[in-house]
This record gives sequence, C-alpha cells and structure tokens, in this order.
Amino acid sequence: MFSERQQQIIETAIKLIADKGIQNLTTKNLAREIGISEPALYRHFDSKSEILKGVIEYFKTKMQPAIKKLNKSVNSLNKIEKFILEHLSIISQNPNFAKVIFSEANFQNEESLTTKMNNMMKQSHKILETVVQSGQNNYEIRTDVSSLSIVRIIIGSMRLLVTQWSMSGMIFNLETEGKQLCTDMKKLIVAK
Amino acid sequence: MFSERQQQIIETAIKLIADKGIQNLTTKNLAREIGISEPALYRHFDSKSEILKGVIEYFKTKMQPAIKKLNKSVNSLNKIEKFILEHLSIISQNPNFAKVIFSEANFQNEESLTTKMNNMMKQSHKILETVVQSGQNNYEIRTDVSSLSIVRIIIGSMRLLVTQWSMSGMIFNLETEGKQLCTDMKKLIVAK
DNA sequence: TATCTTTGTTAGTGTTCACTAACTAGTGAA
DNA sequence: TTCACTAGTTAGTGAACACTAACAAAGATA
Repeated sequence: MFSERQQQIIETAIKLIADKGIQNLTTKNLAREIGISEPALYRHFDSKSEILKGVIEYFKTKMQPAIKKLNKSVNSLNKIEKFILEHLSIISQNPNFAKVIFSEANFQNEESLTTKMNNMMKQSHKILETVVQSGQNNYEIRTDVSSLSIVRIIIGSMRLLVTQWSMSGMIFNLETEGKQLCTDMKKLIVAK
Repeated sequence: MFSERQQQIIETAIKLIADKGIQNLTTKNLAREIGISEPALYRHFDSKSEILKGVIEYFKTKMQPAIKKLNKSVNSLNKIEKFILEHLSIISQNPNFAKVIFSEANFQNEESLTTKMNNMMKQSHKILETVVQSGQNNYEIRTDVSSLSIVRIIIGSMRLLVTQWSMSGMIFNLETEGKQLCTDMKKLIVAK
C-alpha cells in the first residue's frame, strides 16, 4: 500500500506531532527531519492533507492486530483483557502513537480527517460492545450494568492511561500498569 | 481578574478552537469573529500565547464550582456522583468547552501551556482519589480494587463520554447519559 | 544506444502568520 | 481648558506557510 518512503514520511509526521503538536507538522520540518528537500515530499504525496490521511490509515493497519487476536479467546473477560493489553502493547512499541492516536483534536482542521478518526473509533467500540454483550449473555459479565457503560469504562480508562503515560514522559511501564487496570476491571465487571 | 473584553477574547478563542482546532485560532480569525481589528487584541493581551494561558485559567475558574460542591455530601459515592455530574453540567452549559478542555493536544505547542494543563488534570485527579480512598476507609467503596484504578475508570469514562458527545455533534443529552453512567459506576464500585 | 520514468535538487511563488508603528476619538481629572 | 489615558483604527513589517517550475542524475526498457 505505502512505499517505504511514504511510510518514512508518515512515521516522521507522527513523530513531529507527538513532539510539539500538529502545529509542528510543517513541510519544512518534515523534510528536514527526513533529510530530503520539501519538493521531494510532493513526489510521494499530493498534499500535506494526504500525508495526514496516510497517518490515520497507518494507525488503522498498525492497530488491526490488536483486534484480530481477540478470536483466539473463548472467554469474554479474556477477550476484553486481550483488547486492552494488545492495544497497550502496540502503543508501547510505538511510543509516538501515544500522543497522537487518541487526540482527535489533531485532525479537527479538516472534515474528511475528523470523519476518518470518528469511524476508526466507532468501529473499535462496536467490536468491544459485541464482546461485552456476548459475555453478558453467557453470564460471564454482570447484567445489572448496561453494555454501553461497560464499554465506555473500558475504553475510557484505557485512553486515559495512555494519555497519562505520554503526559508523564513515559515514566511508568504502560503494560505493567495496564495489567493492573485489567485485573481491577475484571473484578468490577465479572458476574457474581 | 480578566476584563470584560479579555473574557470575550478568551471565549471567542475557545469557540474558534472548538470549531476547527487550534490551527483555526489565528489573530485574524479571532479579531474578525469579535468584530475588532487585530491590533486591538494586543491592547488586552501581550501575545497570542497569553491568550492561550488565559483560556486555561478560564477553564480553571469555570470548573472550580464542580469541585467546591463536593463537600456538601458526606457519602463518598454521592461525592463521586456530584464530581461527574457537576463537571458534565458545566460542559453542557458551555458546549464549546467539550472539544477543548480534555484535548491536551491543543496546548502541546508550548511547554508552559502543557505544564498548566498537566497540573489542572493532576489536581482534579488528586481530589477524586482522596474521595475514593476515604470511601474505601469507610467501607462504602470496595477495597479489592486499587483507588488508582477506580479514579482512572471514573475520569476516563467521563472524558470519553464528553468526547463522544462533542464528536456526535451533541446529538444526545450529556447530563442524562451522565446520570446513567453514574448509576452504573456506583453499582460497580460500591462495597458489598 | 536512445529514451522514459523515477526521485531527487535549487530557486522561487503568492498567501498567511503574529505582531508593530503611528495616529485618533472619546473620557475623566487637574 | 488642557492634558493624559484608554481603546480603538489603518497600513505595513519580516518570517513562515504550502506548494510549484524547471532542471538533473540514475536506472530500466526499447
């Protein structure tokens, strides 16, 4: 899909945004960081906007494994744990993701980008909601609390953990802390 | 603290960011939206950066009531409910806040702003953690789950709810949905 | 060998950025 | 009445923005 150079451009764009926000992503900074000239960027992308679309596509493909691995578990609580830990593992391996992937504000400037981010988020929520609901149907997960609330609690706390991790300068171990969160989360939502 | 004109500038700045992100906040757009000239802005703030500092200060003062009202409850679960619902009530009354207040990315460009946002967040987490811990000491809140996890779950899900509300175009009632989330949250964390 | 394609370069475009210089109308106190 | 202060104006600054024109080197293909 993306050539090597295109991937390099996308990864560098993510790095620049992670460093100092979307206002730090200029064609000048991007070219300098890669070590090519500005016009060279335009051999690989039609516009800066196309690069940002590439960033979102890149997130999608990088995050896909976190969702595909869910089917390996039968148990719903295990699936939820996998969902969280696989996401955190990928972010842990790509620390620049942390500051960008859950910051919809970075893509607010253009409607097509907002829509793309929106859809990515909705899709992953839908998948998790299906897992939670089937867990409730199997009496693995308590049914006195709506699946919507459970999904919000799971994804909300995961996102906050990632935000705290990046804001702290990655001072703690994301996966260790994630495991603790999972353990506690399971205690809260397991059926009695 | 802030003059009327300064407040107007700050509120308009928040509106512009809410509309199309931080890149939409230019001195030109800001002046046009208010209906004054660009240089007039500089009679009230030394620089654009000072306006952004003003935005954060404005959030602080506007959000303070949500925290001050906590002491009116004795019950810890009620305090947590108040914490969530008061926050949501203020955001509901100031819809432009929704897209900006939890989007640390908007203030990432300058270190002094990042620090300010960071501190605001840490402070409110600390307050909530104190509430949770005293609830655990009183046997109102279950103690088999760490207070840190509970705080992450509460604030994380609240932030996500606000994000979903603003991303949906405010299509649902934030406070109604917030009450449902509170009810479910209390069921999960109440001591057995 | 000759030509085409790919991927880079240098030098530059017009536009927008945050911000300033210089001036002015209105107001309130000495 | 004079004078200073406040809060606005018009016109313009250099720097940075995304992007382009024109050219060049290298490799693959005819």
